[in-house]
Amino acid sequence: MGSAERKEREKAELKELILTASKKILLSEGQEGLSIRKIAKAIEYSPATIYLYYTDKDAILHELMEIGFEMMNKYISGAFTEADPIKRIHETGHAYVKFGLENKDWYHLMFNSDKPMKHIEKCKEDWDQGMSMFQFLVDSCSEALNMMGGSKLDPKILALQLWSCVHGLVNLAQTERLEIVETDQTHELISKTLESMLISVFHR
Amino acid sequence: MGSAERKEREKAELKELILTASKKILLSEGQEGLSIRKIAKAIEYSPATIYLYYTDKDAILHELMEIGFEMMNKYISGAFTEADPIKRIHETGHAYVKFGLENKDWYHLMFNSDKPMKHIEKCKEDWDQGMSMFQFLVDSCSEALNMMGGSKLDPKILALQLWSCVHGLVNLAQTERLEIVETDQTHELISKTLESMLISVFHR
DNA sequence: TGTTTTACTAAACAGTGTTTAGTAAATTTG
DNA sequence: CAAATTTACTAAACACTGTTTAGTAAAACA
Repeated sequence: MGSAERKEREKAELKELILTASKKILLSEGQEGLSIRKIAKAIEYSPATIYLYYTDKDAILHELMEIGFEMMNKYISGAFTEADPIKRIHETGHAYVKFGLENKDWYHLMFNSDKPMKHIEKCKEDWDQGMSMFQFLVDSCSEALNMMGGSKLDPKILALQLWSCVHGLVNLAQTERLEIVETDQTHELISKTLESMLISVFHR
Repeated sequence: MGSAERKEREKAELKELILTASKKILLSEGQEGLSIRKIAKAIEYSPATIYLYYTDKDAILHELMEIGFEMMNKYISGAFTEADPIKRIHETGHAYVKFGLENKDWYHLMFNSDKPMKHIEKCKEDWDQGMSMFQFLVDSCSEALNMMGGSKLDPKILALQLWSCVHGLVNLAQTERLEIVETDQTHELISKTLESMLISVFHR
């Protein structure tokens, strides 16, 4: 009778084992190196077994994406407590970029790949971590606009403007496009551009 | 004697044939659907033959990238003649985004993929079309800053700020991330954000 | 003990990029 | 013109990829 619960626990354990193995491979070999067969070898099961625990490779990537959002939260959470909305946006932006540069493969999973997105018909429900992060930015923008007074700017559009900029910067850096702007100056370029962006929006 | 030239011409013709076939497949089936075997079938040669004309698949992708830049030029060239630098930047931005949205696979090849980049050790020499496009933006920014007078902003940084924003927007749109900001409003969001960006930088 | 369910896997399918060895035809040479 | 050589090409294989199917042991239940 009680064995049913044990079974379920074991099943959850193997599912977790698959995930931690995937995580390890993603870290050591990147998204390109993450294959079902490699995961299978790492956990010492056959490739087919993985399909008894995850419907797809995409399903695994989707779980990794969620882990990625938790990782990102650790970078950004420091900004949550900042009272001044503009300073808060500053901190968030820098943390966002830092995360993107230090966790290329995770960033890709979260913001570039449409693979784990294909896994999302429900879209909004399943990208809720990303959505609430964006909402946090919208709220901060709203606060900042109120503070600056009398602005007819849409906080949503402003948030999207900021997001696009940092997203673009991270992508350009990751694909080495910033090298053509100025060689070996990626970090410098990013912080300067981010600063320029925030000044042109908030005038300080 | 003269047959040597004919031979060379035929060799160039087949090389061109491979490229046009690749182009067709990229258009109809996207980057995912573009495989060596499919190209071979399209031109009615064996897969191995392709490697007598291109060292790599990456080499083909690189050629397609260059075609992409020529396509993009047609979108942007309209802005070249605009005398007012700010208006010119406006037009360029809109054309850039339009190209990105209408030519997803090409855009990806040009600005996201590091595959044809791997093919570039010389980097700067081989991405020269992209580089001169960026230089055009830098020059326009420089002009605009001079016109506005007494700005201590770096035109290079300003250009990068604008590029990041449009690049980010195109990517977010292509990966359906804008759907989470507002459903079925992608185009509207983009033009509003682009406009907001330009206003916050040039105050009009 | 016998039956049923569960957990797992070997092997295959349909792809991918790429390399190697071998062949048939065109060209050059004696 | 015939023989030797070069050129142009390909079949087949290698090492991968994600995924499915059919079949097998072992565990659980009756």
